[in-house]
Amino acid sequence: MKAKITLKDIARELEVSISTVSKALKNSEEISRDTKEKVQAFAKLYNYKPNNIAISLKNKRTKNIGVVIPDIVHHFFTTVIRGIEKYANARGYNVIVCLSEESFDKEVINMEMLANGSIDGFIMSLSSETQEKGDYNHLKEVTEQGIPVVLFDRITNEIDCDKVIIDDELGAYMATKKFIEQGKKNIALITTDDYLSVSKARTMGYIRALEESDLGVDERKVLKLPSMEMDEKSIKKFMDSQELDAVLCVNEIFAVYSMRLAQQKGLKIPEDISFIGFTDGLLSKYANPSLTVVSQHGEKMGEVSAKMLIDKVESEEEEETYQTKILEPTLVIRDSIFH
Amino acid sequence: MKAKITLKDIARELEVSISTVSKALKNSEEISRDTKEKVQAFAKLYNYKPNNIAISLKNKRTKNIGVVIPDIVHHFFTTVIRGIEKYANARGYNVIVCLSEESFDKEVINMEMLANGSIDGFIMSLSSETQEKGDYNHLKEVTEQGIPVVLFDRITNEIDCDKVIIDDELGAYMATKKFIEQGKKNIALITTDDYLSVSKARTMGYIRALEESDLGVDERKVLKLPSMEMDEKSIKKFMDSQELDAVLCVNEIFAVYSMRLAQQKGLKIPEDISFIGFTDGLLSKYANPSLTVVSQHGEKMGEVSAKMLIDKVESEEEEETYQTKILEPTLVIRDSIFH
DNA sequence: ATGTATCACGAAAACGGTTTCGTGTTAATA
DNA sequence: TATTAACACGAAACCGTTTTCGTGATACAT
Repeated sequence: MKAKITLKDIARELEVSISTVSKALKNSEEISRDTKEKVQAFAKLYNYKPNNIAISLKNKRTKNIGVVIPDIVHHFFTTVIRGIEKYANARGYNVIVCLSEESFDKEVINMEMLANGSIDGFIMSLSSETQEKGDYNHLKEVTEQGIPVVLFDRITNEIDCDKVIIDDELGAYMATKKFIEQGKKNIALITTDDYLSVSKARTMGYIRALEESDLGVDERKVLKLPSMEMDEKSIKKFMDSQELDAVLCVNEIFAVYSMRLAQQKGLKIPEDISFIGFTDGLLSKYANPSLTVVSQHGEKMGEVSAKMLIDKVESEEEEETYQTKILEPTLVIRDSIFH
Repeated sequence: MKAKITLKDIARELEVSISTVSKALKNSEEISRDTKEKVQAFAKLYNYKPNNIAISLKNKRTKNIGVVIPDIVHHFFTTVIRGIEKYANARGYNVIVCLSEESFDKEVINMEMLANGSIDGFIMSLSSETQEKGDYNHLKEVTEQGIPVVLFDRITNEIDCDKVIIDDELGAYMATKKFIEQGKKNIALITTDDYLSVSKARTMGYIRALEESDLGVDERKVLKLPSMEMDEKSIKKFMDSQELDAVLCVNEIFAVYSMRLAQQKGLKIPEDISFIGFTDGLLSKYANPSLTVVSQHGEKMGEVSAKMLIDKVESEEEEETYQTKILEPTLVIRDSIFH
């Protein structure tokens, strides 16, 4: 086991000072060609690599970014992480992932763990419990300390920071309008309670599209589940209780599950009933029939978030100007609606 | 913006030494009750939290663990990360996630980035390119430096370290045997080239089950794709070229896709043809029909890996004994085979 | 009064780097 | 020959902790 070599080791071995070694490795003008070559050769031979922790302590920069998200098993968050990771890595940053599991307490603990020097900034999406409580003091604390934060997807207006979202209202509007154009009359929405910022926006888009048409909104056609968790019973009950010819779902799982319920009733998709979901995951692609979705461009979102965060981290200025980037959703047409 | 407060700040403010503050906050016996109370009150008031980086430098422990995996969008890896994160978090560790994207070079770069003090140990699954090349020098370097490594799922015997796998051979054996028991005669296998350790083991299990029966192995019934990437054309060609009544797939995507192909040909599942896949993801659960799978227990795998790693990191002893934990796969029966 | 514990605290080194500033040596200039 | 500038390097501070060791003050026993 050959332990890591330090500047001190090189200095001792070569009988020069630590400062000389440090400068020589940085190709400083101050050091003679001779010494530099000697030091560099020695360093290469023993595979010297500077200790990241020491550098972090000195620079007060860790080159780590903290990502706090509710869940990682959901396809959307996974793609966001991938976007963040790719971009951050390209700029020399590492990504520390923490899961809040939709819990307020875990979110707070995770942030506190990271906020004490472990990271240069946060990228996060709020847990449902946090959005439900409306308590954002942990975010305030962090931003007040001067740690940059980028909020994506599940955001709040109570915190001044950079934000990245897709236009959820528009996405739902587009989807609903599509149904209407295709002659659907009884268009349902399966979503969650309004405390989730995204669900609220999507519900608004759905309502706007219906109000613009002759159809109007029928409250019985809207199912609001308490959370993003699967709730087979409620969906089944909802689907059985009325005649529908189109269903917009706030995620792909709800959509695929309700498609199956429709199929079990002998309905044909998309002739008798059409479906659109949110999130362009594997499920949508390989469902039978394949599911038309509003794509949230998770990877792009991650990339944009990471760029905003790192730019802020590396900017010298203390300007406190924050922006909200709104990405355009796109409809990915598949076999669950008419082409 | 109130910046973080340090020991030095407290010491200056209270006109004591830094050492006194440090000890007082740790409730040291050395410090008088009076002073301790004063210091602790002040620290609480100004929300003092020790700087993680400084502590890491001192202790030579970061409380970070590095996870290097080929991909994060695959459900299996996602669940493993979740298992790691949950366990690690409970023991006060953070998880730094790096994606190799199946690339050898990225794997090497990621490991080098982290190996210079950023983490206390690695948990990783090899990229396909690495397994194909058979070049494990980056792993050797790391282990020689005394950094603990736990390899999971995609492992190699060339490196001495702790390992966690499921018994892939057994999983494939169980699945194939199930087909045989249900009277299937023409059992196909859709897998990848043998350089992937898991694929090789699964192929062996498939072969063993067939050889134990009267059926025997027919090489034309085995499709070896170059990678885990979806290759619709090859699968379609394979499925069209022969009469099959059962298909075992090395992942759930291949399985769901080939199920669809069968359905398009008018075959009934499971009567005419049955399917079993590996990986118990959303896709399997919500496919139509739902897919029977060999569950790899990703979350458990992550948990076990994290436990092994952290135990090793925190153990004082220098004992160089490594173990390989083999988890039992289980068959999750769903509608793609007879119940 | 002297010696010795005990107490309460501070100085300083250490972790592994970076960086500023000072200094001895050499060479060029007046 | 004396002065000065350039060169090449080292000392030391610093980042924020922890921890060992030393020490002055008080209290106690002799």
